[in-house]
Amino acid sequence: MATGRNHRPATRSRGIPEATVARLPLYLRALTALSERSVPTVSSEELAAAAGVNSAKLRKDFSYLGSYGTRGVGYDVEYLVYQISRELGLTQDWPVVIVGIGNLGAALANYGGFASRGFRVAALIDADPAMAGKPVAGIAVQHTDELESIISDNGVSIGVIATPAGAAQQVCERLVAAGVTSILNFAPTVLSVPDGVDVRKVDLSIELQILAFHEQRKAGEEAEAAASRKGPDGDMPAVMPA
Amino acid sequence: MATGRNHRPATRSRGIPEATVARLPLYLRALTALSERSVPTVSSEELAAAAGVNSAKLRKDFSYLGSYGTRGVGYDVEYLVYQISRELGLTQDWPVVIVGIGNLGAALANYGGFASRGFRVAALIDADPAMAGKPVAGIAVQHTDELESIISDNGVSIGVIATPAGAAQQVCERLVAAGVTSILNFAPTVLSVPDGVDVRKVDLSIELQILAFHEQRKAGEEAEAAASRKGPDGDMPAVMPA
DNA sequence: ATGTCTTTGTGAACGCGTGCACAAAGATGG
DNA sequence: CCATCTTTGTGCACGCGTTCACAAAGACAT
Ligand SMILES: NC(=O)c1ccc[n+]([C@@H]2O[C@H](COP(=O)([O-])OP(=O)(O)OC[C@H]3O[C@@H](n4cnc5c(N)ncnc54)[C@H](O)[C@@H]3O)[C@@H](O)[C@H]2O)c1
Ligand SMILES: NC(=O)c1ccc[n+]([C@@H]2O[C@H](COP(=O)([O-])OP(=O)(O)OC[C@H]3O[C@@H](n4cnc5c(N)ncnc54)[C@H](O)[C@@H]3O)[C@@H](O)[C@H]2O)c1
Repeated sequence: MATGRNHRPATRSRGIPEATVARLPLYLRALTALSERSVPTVSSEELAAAAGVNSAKLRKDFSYLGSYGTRGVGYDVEYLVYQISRELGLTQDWPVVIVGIGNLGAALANYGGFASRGFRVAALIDADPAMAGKPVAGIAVQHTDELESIISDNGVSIGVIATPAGAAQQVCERLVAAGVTSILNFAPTVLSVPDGVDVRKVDLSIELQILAFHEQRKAGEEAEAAASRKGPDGDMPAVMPA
Repeated sequence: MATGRNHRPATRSRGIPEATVARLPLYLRALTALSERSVPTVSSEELAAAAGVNSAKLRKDFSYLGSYGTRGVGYDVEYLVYQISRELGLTQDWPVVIVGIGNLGAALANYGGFASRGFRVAALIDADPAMAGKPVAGIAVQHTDELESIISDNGVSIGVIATPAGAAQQVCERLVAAGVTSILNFAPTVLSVPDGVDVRKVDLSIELQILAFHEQRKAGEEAEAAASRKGPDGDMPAVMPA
């Protein structure tokens, strides 16, 4: 019963670093765009620019997958798309359930980016009896009672939680008990899951707070720079216990 | 015109590591919950469990803020809430604009977690003329034409982009030109921004692909373990160039 | 006042991720 | 076939983040 971990330092599969895995989707997106424009090959420099990373980092990332480039030329776009897709497990279909079809859950259900890669919305689940049967994004919402049978019937291993925070842990436990081993959590809670279950969280509020921190720092630096133009004070009294 | 960076290795303010900043909101949330239950003090061990992190890490994080604990007792909850809020810049009000009021933008506008901390939705902006004037979450949507005046009139420094990917870079540039210096991007694109502008991205598709990778790895390990029970083969042919 | 017990704050070691810089590989042209 | 030029793949060094382990600090009882 490990507490929900952010990263998995232990889980290092065949030597592909976690940081690299997190960038592969970025490369894949850039490569897909190139593929649609029928670009045959791309250099690490170009692709890195498109993905917004350092080219050395990109080459090192690809080196973990194998030697798929040609020196003096670059990488074959189509081939690389295939290799990365395979590595990420996108050559197969992943049925996904979304639990909690409110504002956010409905938006997620309507999101086209789901189906574009191998992810298929297998079911929408909500606890509200009034929602049951109502179609959202062309799929009828099902009641929470059926959660277990939906998961096992469809072989679902990835679940998305978009319920209120208070319900998230309980929903999580039901998902895991039913066989889900990967969870994407939008509720602002720390989820506790057993070993072997992966949790990733998306937390709007945290992102905003991080931005606010840097925003404040920027404003502070400006003010400090302005102040030091008259009297160089070094730094201000950092702590003033009440 | 630096390419949109994920992290800022250069931007180290008064020595608070970026990784620590990213965890402060987590601590703050746990502390707020304790505060609501009128718990006066909390030990690093308890708080760390609530936030889902290692207690040594938590203590080190707090040590960057100053020595706010009492040995043998723990941390004063209220005081710590205040200190972290202050450090994150949440003691002031941050007006935020959301651009692109579609499925996702509307869900964000309706999200209560915004106002709960110092974030206030100052305006909702959309390019669709049919949306203009329509109330979403009690706020009338305004047309993109007014973007610049809205930003400057309200002193907005944080913008949220929820437009389709194709429009994101252009919207981003308008936001930055109008004075926004922090952007939260939901569109699946790499944004290019000038130095001094922070970008954070939330990308559902990437999160799912990372989960899929680990999911596949789990399945592969199982299969491998089963296979090695009959014949120890080491590893399978990794690369097979077409 | 003194001793005991709890818990913080941090020094130090370690591992991961990043980016530089360059040798090797291969394409291309003569 | 050789020379040149481009671009990959990676050895290496460095810095950040994490974790352990423990001394010091303070509470609390006697
Ligand atoms: N809306 C956003 O933009 C946004 C952003 C970030 C995070 N979040 C978080 O996402 C979650 C959902 O947000 P929302 O705005 O969609 O809320 P919402 O209230 O609109 O929707 C919640 C839905 O979950 C359902 N539900 C409640 N308990 C359930 C249970 N036990 N099992 C199944 N379904 C259950 C409700 O019936 C409701 O339909 C919240 O935790 C919120 O904090 C939302
Ligand atoms: N819906 C989701 O769950 C989800 C999840 C992840 C990412 N995203 C991304 O978020 C973005 C929005 O998704 P959505 O489902 O809300 O799409 P949507 O089509 O429902 O909404 C997009 C809105 O943006 C507006 N818009 C278009 N161009 C604009 C411009 N130049 N300026 C201002 N507004 C403009 C449109 O009028 C529309 O209202 C997309 O990039 C999508 O890929 C959505």
